Parts: sequence; C-alpha cells; structure tokens
Amino acid sequence: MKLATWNVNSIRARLSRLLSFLETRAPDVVCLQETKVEDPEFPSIEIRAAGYEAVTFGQRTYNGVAILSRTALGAPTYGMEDGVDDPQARLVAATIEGIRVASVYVPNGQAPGTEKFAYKLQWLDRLARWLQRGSPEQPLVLCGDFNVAPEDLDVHDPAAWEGQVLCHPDERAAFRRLMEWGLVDLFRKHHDEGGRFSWWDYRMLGFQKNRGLRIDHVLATGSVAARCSAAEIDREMRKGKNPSDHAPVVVVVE
DNA sequence: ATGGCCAATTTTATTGGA
Repeated sequence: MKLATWNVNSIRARLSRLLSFLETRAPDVVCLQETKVEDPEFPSIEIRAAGYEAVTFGQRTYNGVAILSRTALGAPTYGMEDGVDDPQARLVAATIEGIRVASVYVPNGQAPGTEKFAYKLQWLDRLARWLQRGSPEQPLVLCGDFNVAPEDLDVHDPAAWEGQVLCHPDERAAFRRLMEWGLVDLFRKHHDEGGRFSWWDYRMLGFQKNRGLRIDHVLATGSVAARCSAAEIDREMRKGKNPSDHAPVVVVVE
C-alpha cells in the first residue's frame, strides 16, 4: 500500500494538482488536511472518476480533513468522539485493508501564550487520550499536519525558531507523548538527515531557499512500521504554479 | 530551476495560516 498525507490548503484551489498527484504517483490512500469545504461541496465526483472513494469531515473556510482510498473505507469516525464540544473538523478515521488510518490536522497554535496555543496543547492531549482508547498492538497509521517540528533537525534555522510556535518545548513534549504511546515516525525510520522539510512559507522564497520545517508526519504502530519499506517527501508537488505550501509525505507499506 | 504570500470571506479589507 502506498499511502500519502498532504495538507492541500483548500481542495478547491488544489483540485487539478491533486488529480495530477493521483495520476502520476498512483497512491492507494491519501489523507488530506485543510480541505476548507463542507462535505456537500467536496469534489467527490472528480475524485471518484480518478478511482478513489472518500471519507470527508469538512467545514466552511477553515480546517477540514478527508481520506481517499482505492479500496473500501470501513467504519468511518468523524472527530475524536470524546464528548468535547469542538466544532473544528480536524480528525477523520477509517479502516483500510485492516489498518486503521487517521487523517489529522493539529491546530496551528499561532504563538505561545495565546488562546490558540492553549487550544493546540489541549487538542494534542485529547489526541493522546484518543490513542489510549486503542492499543499500540493494533495496526494504525496516524498521519497529517501535526504543526510540530519534532526536533531541531527538522528546522532550517533552529536558532531563529527556538521557542516559537511549531518548535516550542511544550508542543514537542506533547508530540513525544504521542510517540511514546507506541508510534514510529516512518520518515525518520528511513532518513536520519536534516534539511528535509514538508512545509515552506509562501513568502520570502522559502521553498527556493529550502527554508522549511518538517511538520507533516506519518506515524504508525509497530506492526505497520515493520512493513514500511520507504518514505519520501514529494517536493515536486511544491513546485510550479499554485502549489500548496505543504508537500505530500508518501510511505510504502508492504 | 522551483521565483519574490495565499485562500476564503467578512471582498477593494480582514483573518488565519505557519
């Protein structure tokens, strides 16, 4: 199974690029974030014509997640179902070929000390509890835009980013708690080098200068990680006209 | 070369992203 995660920054603005990605890369599963459409406006017809079914959890303007799959999507769940009244559409999950797959869009957090930052930390804590409702012995892929660069190695200029949002110690600690439950970073399983990023600012020639961060991740429990033979960041999808500011992360699970 | 923010809405500014 070839599985990708991609923050598309509006599926309507990115539809032709997404369809090109599906055709040229031929992934079996694609987790999307920041679709920014309510479910009735999701371009299901075009996606289906490309050979994919979709599970969508959208909202207007902001957020919105989805999972596309060539094979059946079983037992979909929308949000964390933890009783918290949260209108933001940031997690959707479904079972594909025996693997539970979740597409997540972690809050950005804006800046440490703000209400949005507090919401981000709370959301990550809820995500840890969502994981704890299951077992790391089960096959799970938790992937998406985590809005956390786990280590300085994942940052183009660690000194400039120190203590800033996406790199703050509290976010990194929250991310580590997710990992310690029993997840493997599939990109890091295959690459130990720095300078490999999944997001670059639209401004200031960020991509051209490779001034980016690695904040999009594919995390998997041990049984899935053991079957993972490759992981790459698809920089081609960040090039050219009208890109998302994120590139897809693609893994192969045998 | 991959080129100097972008997307959606509240639309000729504002908000949020990261």
